[in-house]
Amino acid sequence: MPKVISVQALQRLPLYLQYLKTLPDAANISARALGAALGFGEIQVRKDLASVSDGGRPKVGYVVAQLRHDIACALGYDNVNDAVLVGAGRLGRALMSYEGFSDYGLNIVAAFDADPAACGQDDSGKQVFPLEKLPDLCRRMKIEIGIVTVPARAAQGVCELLCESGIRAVWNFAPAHVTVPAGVLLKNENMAASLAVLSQHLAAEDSLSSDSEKEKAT
Amino acid sequence: MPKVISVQALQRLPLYLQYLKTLPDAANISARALGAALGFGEIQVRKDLASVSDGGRPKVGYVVAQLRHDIACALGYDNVNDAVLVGAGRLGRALMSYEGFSDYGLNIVAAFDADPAACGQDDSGKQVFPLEKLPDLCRRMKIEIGIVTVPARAAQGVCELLCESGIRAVWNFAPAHVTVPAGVLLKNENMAASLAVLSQHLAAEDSLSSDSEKEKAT
DNA sequence: ACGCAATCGATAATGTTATATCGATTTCAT
DNA sequence: ATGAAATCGATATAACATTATCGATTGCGT
Repeated sequence: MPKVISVQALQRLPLYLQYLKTLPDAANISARALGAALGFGEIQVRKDLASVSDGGRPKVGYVVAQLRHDIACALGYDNVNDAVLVGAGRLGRALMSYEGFSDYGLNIVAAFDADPAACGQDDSGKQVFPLEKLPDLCRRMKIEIGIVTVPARAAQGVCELLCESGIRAVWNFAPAHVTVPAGVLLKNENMAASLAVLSQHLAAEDSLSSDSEKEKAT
Repeated sequence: MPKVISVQALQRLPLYLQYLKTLPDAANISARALGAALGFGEIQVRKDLASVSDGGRPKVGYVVAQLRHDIACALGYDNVNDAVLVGAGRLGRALMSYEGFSDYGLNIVAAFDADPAACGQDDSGKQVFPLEKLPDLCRRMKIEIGIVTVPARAAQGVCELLCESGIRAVWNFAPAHVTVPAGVLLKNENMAASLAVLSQHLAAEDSLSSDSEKEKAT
């Protein structure tokens, strides 16, 4: 049953999972209740869940434990993905020391930086290596994910280096547009885009007196 | 001409702006060229630009300087938005010291943390205050944006505190689902959702031999 | 001048995502 | 047992976003 999961649904699944983790294993939950907790419609919830799970029971709902398992599997959280991080600046180090990634099957095995002064052992206990060592390490360890937290001007070069080193997915935090070869997935963590939504909301609200606003989330 | 800007378009606008900044003021650019640089179709570019600018000229394209101005205005980058940040952990401090926000009209005026040990002056030069001082400062300075970088369990409480203090937009980095009153915009910076896309891509590619992959970006 | 090529804008067609409707199934109370 | 309430899943409709088509405008070379 490898059903199609729409891109939008895919991004909601982690939210369901997050919420389900706060519930006891043995519990059941209805699509309505789940939706209410997260601010989604119940039909949407059913559709999303239908694409990863083989269904709930009428009058009872879904089994929490089962659902958690199904979502985690669909998202690939069950098999750990090793990753490297490039750019041991503030953001890079913040990500390196973030414990929560292991919940999502992500394991940052090492970091790299062009600046020798940034190399050595990080507070998090992880090693920061000179950039030159990246290709070799990636190939030897068969790393598939590269996290980019370098300044904008260095981003494209780093991406290319990663791709040449066998990376298959790039998670780009640099405020720059980068291109990757076909076959490599590029996910921009686009703070500017998020800010745009915030900023525009405030600007718009200033002009017109918006009457009914619903809870809006992403 | 306050035209409607679709949510999707809104999130692409910062990318255009980012790219336009690398171009000389006096230059012109066609929708085709702009699209090619960012990986979008030319028609989409025209539509996006049409919603913020009053048009380019045939055979010439758009005037770079004008376009930058129009996009910045549409996004509200022209009038600085003051913000406070709650949670001076690693991620919080990384954001505090990120210089680039000023390009987007965002100015983090102060940070707050429940832990007294975290208070005082940060490396970035900004002050970290005890959480109790938040409501007063927000009200006095008429702060409209709250950035939440606290652990998941504290997120909801902090959101409520912010909303009670007159905040009108919450930018939530905590890996937790939070709710806000109607009228307040909530934007979740959802790393788990991004990771889901990455992770699923890798898992999917492992099973089926995906033939033609196009560049995919967000 | 004149025609050609580039480019835009508007409208139409397509695709994707969200919501609504409805019948079927299961539990629980009587 | 039997009926009522809750809940699911499937199908249909509607909203939204992207891509295609086409005619109109402008600048440039001849």
